Amino acid sequence: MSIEQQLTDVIRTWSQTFMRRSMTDFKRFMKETGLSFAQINVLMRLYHDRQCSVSDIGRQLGVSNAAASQLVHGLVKMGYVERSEDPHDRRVKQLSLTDSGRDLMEEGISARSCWLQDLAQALTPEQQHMIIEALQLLTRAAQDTMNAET
Amino acid sequence: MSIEQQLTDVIRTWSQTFMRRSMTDFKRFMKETGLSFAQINVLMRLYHDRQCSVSDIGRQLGVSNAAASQLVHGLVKMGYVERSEDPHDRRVKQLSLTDSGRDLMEEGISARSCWLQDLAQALTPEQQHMIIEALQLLTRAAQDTMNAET
DNA sequence: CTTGATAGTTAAGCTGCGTTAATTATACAC
DNA sequence: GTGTATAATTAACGCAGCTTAACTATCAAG
Repeated sequence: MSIEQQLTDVIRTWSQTFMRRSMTDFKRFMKETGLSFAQINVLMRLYHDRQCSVSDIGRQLGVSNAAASQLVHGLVKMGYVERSEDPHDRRVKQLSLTDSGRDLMEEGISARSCWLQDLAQALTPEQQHMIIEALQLLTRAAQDTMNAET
Repeated sequence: MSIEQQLTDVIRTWSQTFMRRSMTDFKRFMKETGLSFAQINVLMRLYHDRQCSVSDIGRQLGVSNAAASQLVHGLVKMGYVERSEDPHDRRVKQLSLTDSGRDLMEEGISARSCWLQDLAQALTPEQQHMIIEALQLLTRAAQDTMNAET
């Protein structure tokens, strides 16, 4: 087996382990907040990108603008998202998280990383350093290849 | 920032990058096969575990047995899953993938790891070795802590 | 053999998300 | 200014998946 093959296998295996574990916590978060998968997806996107338009949301989720608009509507009603006019183009609505929305996401993130803390403590400092370096490398490479494609 | 904190952050960042990229391919796979997220989830579970009962499916997905049964029913009708009686307890139906179901999953997996191949090739062999070792370590530790909890 | 628990299925109904089509407001080219 | 394209919204409707409740078959304990 080539080393490239070996690497992709290892990445896949880790991802499956990670996701399997994360799914449980994610489900619980959904139950607790009453939010759907799609809604959390939108909030996460806004949490990372600070601002984007309704069409951006639709594009990222791979759904129509109408669907994105409805999704956003719900989140605005719940007080997690706010709309404001884009000064450069008054047709587009800039979306952003409210304080309440940001708090919610941070809560969700920390809830889902509890088990990662446990995981970290099961490793020696040397192992942790190595893994940090490895994942930074991997993340950077992934971002580069993604940017290269566009 | 503590090293544990640093490690969990790095893991989160990588996961986000990975998922963001995988989402696109996953969406395409769903469109192509006409399968839903839940259905693929069931198939994946069966792909890895070879066999399980209807209740197992429900438990893993966090839904009622009725819902799991309906989900399975659809997959059986499509020819991806087959039911057989458990010889030890005739109440339970052992589920397993058909050849066609197995082929489908393998196809999906290789489609989703194309970009990982590109990613691998952007790294030097030394880097790849390091990452392989790191992820193996991480995966093993995660599986250990998960088993310890139960 | 009876009783109670468990596995799975089916039916009926609800909800949420998606779609298309129509509508409004704005931008931009000519 | 007129005409066309784009951003967002809304309405109407369909579909998938979930739930509860009722039912069947099987197991296991007494």
